[in-house]
Amino acid sequence: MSADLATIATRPLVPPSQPQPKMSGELAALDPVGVVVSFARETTVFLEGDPAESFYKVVSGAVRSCKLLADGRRYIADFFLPGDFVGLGGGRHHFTAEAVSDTTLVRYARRSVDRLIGEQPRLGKWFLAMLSEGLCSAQTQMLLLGRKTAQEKIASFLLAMAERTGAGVQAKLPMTRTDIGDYLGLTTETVSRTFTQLRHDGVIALKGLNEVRILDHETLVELAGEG
Amino acid sequence: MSADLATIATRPLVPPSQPQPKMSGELAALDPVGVVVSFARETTVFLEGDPAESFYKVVSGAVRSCKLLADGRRYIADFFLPGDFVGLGGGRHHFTAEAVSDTTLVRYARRSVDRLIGEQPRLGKWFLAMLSEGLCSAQTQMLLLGRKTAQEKIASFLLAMAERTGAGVQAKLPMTRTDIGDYLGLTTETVSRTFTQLRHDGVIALKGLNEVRILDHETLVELAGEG
DNA sequence: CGCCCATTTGAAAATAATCAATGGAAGTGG
DNA sequence: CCACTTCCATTGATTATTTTCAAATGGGCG
Repeated sequence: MSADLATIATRPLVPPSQPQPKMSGELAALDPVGVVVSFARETTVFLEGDPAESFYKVVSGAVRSCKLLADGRRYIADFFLPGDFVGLGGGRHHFTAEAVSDTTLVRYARRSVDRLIGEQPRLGKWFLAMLSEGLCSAQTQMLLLGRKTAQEKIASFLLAMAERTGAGVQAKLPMTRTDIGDYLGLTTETVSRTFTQLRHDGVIALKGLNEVRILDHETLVELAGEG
Repeated sequence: MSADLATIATRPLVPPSQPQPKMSGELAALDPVGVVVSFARETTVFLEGDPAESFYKVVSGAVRSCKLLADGRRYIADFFLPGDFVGLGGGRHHFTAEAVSDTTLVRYARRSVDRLIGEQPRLGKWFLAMLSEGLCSAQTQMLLLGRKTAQEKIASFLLAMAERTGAGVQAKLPMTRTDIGDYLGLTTETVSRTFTQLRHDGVIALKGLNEVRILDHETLVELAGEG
């Protein structure tokens, strides 16, 4: 039963355009141990410090991973969209994962997967590749956080989201402005102001609150400042 | 020949106090494929984009990994001290690695190690653990970059360096103030000013430019703001 | 229709960056 | 051995970006 659902679940209706390690063969092996689970908006998938007994693949919706400081300041390490994996990495979870919107996930029990890795070395390599990719994007994000201006951060974010959710020309933003701020190391107000400015400059257009059309891709790339 | 040197090299004179995955058995298997190499201060170990044909272990000295923006702004993703591994992660290197001071490393050819992983599954797990740990510290650093004040950044940095280089009571700083700034997302001036302030407050004392004694550990932990 | 919540906008304040100059230690060469 | 050079760190004054505090707008939903 769960096997059937999981098999369906690993072929998301919205294919991720984010570059990923090729996963055809290796991932098929994961299907039989996956279980579909659902989380309502703003609920917790797992907590920082929990033993990492499972990891998850996003089927629909979105998940954020976050860390808190003592006084409540929050940092969002990443957003996970359909096709992305959350909670890889062993031992204990080193961040809290929460559903940004109503979300469906496939849960994989680590114990079962560890056994599979023993049988299929390629699956182990796939894990290495996934972690390696995560490390790479973490470092790109650190460069952004440490050295980019507010405008450069927003431009980079919009370009990345457009790449992941809208074929590069349109970005869906399932998260709030506060979430975006916590992801980019800015306040809600600064996020909002920067959006407004880009809109006035004719670089982007808002379609409602949660969708952005990129009108001038070239300028946005320049503003992102990566050279 | 190279095997002997590598065997010596993997038992650094200064043992790292940084928490690491237990490495006794797995790492012994690496020794025979390691070659000792040296780099002068401020020279390049490998460049961002280079095919990742090797990774390295620091024997003595220090290495920094960095990324650049188009206009020259720099971000240092990490410092690597004796006992640390640089350049794990497959495909291509996603950052440039440079020697902070005169440095001795052990180079491991990835091809040889891939073969070893095939024979010894535990080595594969060790790789996963190392990458997972790297991801965890990257996320901690992102929280610091995105949400901490200059003083909190410096306090956190000094505590971490003291843990790694001086049993928690004393921190050796082989890098320049500019390096520290590029690591914490600050300017040289702000780093210097914050050091001065902590010194005036009696929290730390400088022994020369490259060594810091922690006088009031408790206060420094509070200033680091992790709760 | 009206409430609620997120977003937007505005004004003031603060943190850190920038610009500029001085100080000091290490290393070089006479 | 000393003077000179160079590089790095420190200090000061000013500027600017972003945050903070506060209020208003607006969209979605019951």
